[in-house]
Amino acid sequence: MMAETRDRIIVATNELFRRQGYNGTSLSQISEAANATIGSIYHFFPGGKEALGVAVIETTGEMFRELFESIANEAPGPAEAYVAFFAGAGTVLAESGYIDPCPIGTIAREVANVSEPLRVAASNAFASWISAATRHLTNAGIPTEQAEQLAHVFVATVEGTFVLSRTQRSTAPLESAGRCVSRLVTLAIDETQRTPTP
Amino acid sequence: MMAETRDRIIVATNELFRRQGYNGTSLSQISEAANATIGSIYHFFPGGKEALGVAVIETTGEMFRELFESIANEAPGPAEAYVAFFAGAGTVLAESGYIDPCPIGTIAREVANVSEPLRVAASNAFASWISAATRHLTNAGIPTEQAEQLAHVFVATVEGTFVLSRTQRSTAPLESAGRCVSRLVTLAIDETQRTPTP
DNA sequence: GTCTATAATTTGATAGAC
DNA sequence: GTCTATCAAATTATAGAC
Repeated sequence: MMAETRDRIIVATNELFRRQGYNGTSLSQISEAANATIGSIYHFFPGGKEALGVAVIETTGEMFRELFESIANEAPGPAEAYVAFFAGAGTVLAESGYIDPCPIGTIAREVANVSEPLRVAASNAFASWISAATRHLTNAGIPTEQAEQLAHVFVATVEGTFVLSRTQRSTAPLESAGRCVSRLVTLAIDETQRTPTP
Repeated sequence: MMAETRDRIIVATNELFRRQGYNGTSLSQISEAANATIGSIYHFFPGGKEALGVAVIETTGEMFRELFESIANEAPGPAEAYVAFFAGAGTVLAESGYIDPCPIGTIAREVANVSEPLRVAASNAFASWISAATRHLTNAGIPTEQAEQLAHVFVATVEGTFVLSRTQRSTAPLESAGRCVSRLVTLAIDETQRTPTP
């Protein structure tokens, strides 16, 4: 069965934004890729391109948060989760021909000083990832403040390795990042166990 | 004395790209901001917007590499260099009203699958930063392979924290990154000293 | 909900006088 | 080297029939 029009529009837009960015993608391209007329796009997104961008950011943000949580649940230990996450990203990146795995960071950099609705949507998406990672790390026994720090670095490193790996057409940065973030988590857990809460 | 026209064009374009991205910036805007006619732009950059983008990436890439090297030279120790670098970036970011400190990552994400000249220019810029950081870390005694890994993570974290800090309008991610990268460097040096080369 | 037609503007780029 | 004028094409967005 054919997907609902609204979903087709969001999926097609997501992929085009990942390939060409926000300003590099036109509504006519979206219309063609989604097999929906421009009239349909404005029917579902009366706010036009900007509202469509917000919807893409929100759905992608949720998707990545769920992906992280599912990987974290399946990993044998807290530190291993991060190796697995970056390894998975590397596979996806290479298989897709080095298309950006995530449209959020690209849109954010393009419009953070131009469109407040898009900036806020991106900020909320990042915040939800940071919360999920912080929760994961505090559950592993790491004190809140340090867990938040590591969560920030994790999310930043994800976005950073996406640019770097994609630009250099190499998964090496992703693998390095997996190892390093994992090492930081292990270190934090070790420290916690050596100095238990009074 | 008024700066040379070519320089004015590059400087103005750099700032516009940092604020609005590559595709979000038009030649007419550049013309106005640089106080140069469109004819002048095409006189200095016969390759048009794409050639101008390559020039912006190359000059910015060099500038950041020199900045890193100067901070690394002045820092009291290898690990401190990274804290200082991220702290400096935080100050610049906040003072500029959270304009992107670096146009390279934004352009790269927008066009990595669309313009090969721009992708290659960005890749070269990142590679020069990675080389500089690797040199810095091997000089501190860290084995080459591990130094390269850390250099990858450093550059990725720089680009990643730029997106995150800018989107969230907070310097917290930059500070966390400075501490974490610094910790990784300290750890690597300690390990090296515990297990000296045979 | 979907379609076609179109408005109003802007885009990157070129030509040729000065 | 710089200027004005201009090109063809594409852009977001809207209107109104179906």
